[in-house]
Amino acid sequence: MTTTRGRIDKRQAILDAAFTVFARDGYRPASVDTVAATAGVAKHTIYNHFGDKQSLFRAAVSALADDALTRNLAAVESLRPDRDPAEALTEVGRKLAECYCDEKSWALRRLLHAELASMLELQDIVRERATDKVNDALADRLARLALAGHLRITDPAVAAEQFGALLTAPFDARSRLGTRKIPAKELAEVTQNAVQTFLRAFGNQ
Amino acid sequence: MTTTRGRIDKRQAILDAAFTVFARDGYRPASVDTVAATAGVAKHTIYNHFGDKQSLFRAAVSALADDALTRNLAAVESLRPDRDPAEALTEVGRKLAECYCDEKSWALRRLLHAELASMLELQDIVRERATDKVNDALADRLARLALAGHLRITDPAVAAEQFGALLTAPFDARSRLGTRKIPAKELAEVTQNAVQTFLRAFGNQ
DNA sequence: TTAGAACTGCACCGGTCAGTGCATTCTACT
DNA sequence: AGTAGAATGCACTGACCGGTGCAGTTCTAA
Repeated sequence: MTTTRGRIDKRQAILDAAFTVFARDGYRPASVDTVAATAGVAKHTIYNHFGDKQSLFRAAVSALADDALTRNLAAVESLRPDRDPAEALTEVGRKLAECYCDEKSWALRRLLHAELASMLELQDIVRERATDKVNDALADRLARLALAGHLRITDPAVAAEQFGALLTAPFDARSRLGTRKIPAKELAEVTQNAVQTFLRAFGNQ
Repeated sequence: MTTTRGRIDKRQAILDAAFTVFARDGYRPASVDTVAATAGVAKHTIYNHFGDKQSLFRAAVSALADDALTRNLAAVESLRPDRDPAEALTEVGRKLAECYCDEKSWALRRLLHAELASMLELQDIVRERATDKVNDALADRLARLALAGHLRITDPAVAAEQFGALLTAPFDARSRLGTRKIPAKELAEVTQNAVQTFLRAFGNQ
């Protein structure tokens, strides 16, 4: 059907394999040969598609970041301003926590951390394409909650930032940067604590 | 005087150079030759002192972590329970922020993030030797503030974790993992926001 | 002054890896 | 059937780097 069917399949297979291998071994130690073997593809094919190792890395990371963005946005946008704020925040907190603690999300953040020196633009790309958008979306929702009389918020952007902080920082600390998987019970506990503190600070009674 | 004077000097010079080079280039790309050149030392001397590249890395990171620990502890222990809580928290927040946003602190966290896969024990070492101790110390101080009637806290450990979260997570986001230096004004703003929210949640009136 | 330890400079080995060249095979479209 | 573009397999180069060996030098302690 599609004239480039085979090509696209290969391209996707390469991207998947690339992220897997880079995430497991790190950028430098990961060899293009390994990526090729994992993708079931000749090394030449990789160079045909992506030019060199760095471009391959960029493409793989960008793809994952886009993926993460859509999942995070979906989580935030499930926050309905007409519901009970405690319940609503707990649910969105739980969903965001799930996104944040996903295996691939950890890997993505690790890679960005590790390689930011060598590819500074990548930082900016991912941040403005994912992190900032999620924060903005969350700020919007919180503003609507405030407008509905459920929250006392002066600056929605700050509130969003802090809600995120109360969620993510404890996960960073407790999961040892993603190497220890957080048990469901602890995950719920952190989320609970975050929502509780957030509502004590910004709730309406 | 000291019989090993020259040795100790070399050792320290090597550790300093090692951290500098590792922080700049990353563990893998950094070559032992570069470290030797930066330290003004023969490559052999490095191998005499540290055995191999990995041990050198571990030693350099551990040294920095110890350093960071003492500075963080000093910041926390300046929190006096007899003062006005808003003022006291702002000051300790400012000091902690300064520690956290120090150039070397960013580099240390980057290296830990990047190399955690290859050296898992390092994670645990640094975390239990620094992060956890700082959190415990902060929890202690917050408990005393609560006891003095200045805070309404049920679990001091959670409160400490969340105070840290409100500080560090915004810095992570805003400084792009340490590549952009945060202007003093913004630094004060984040600290202010953190203290304000913390007190809205846990303050006594 | 002397013995011994630490340090230096240099050359070398072995291994890894990004990227290329080439001849061949496969696949899709006409 | 035929052709062009994509994919393959393989061999190869050029570079880098961790680690070692060795011969010579400097420093220190007695």
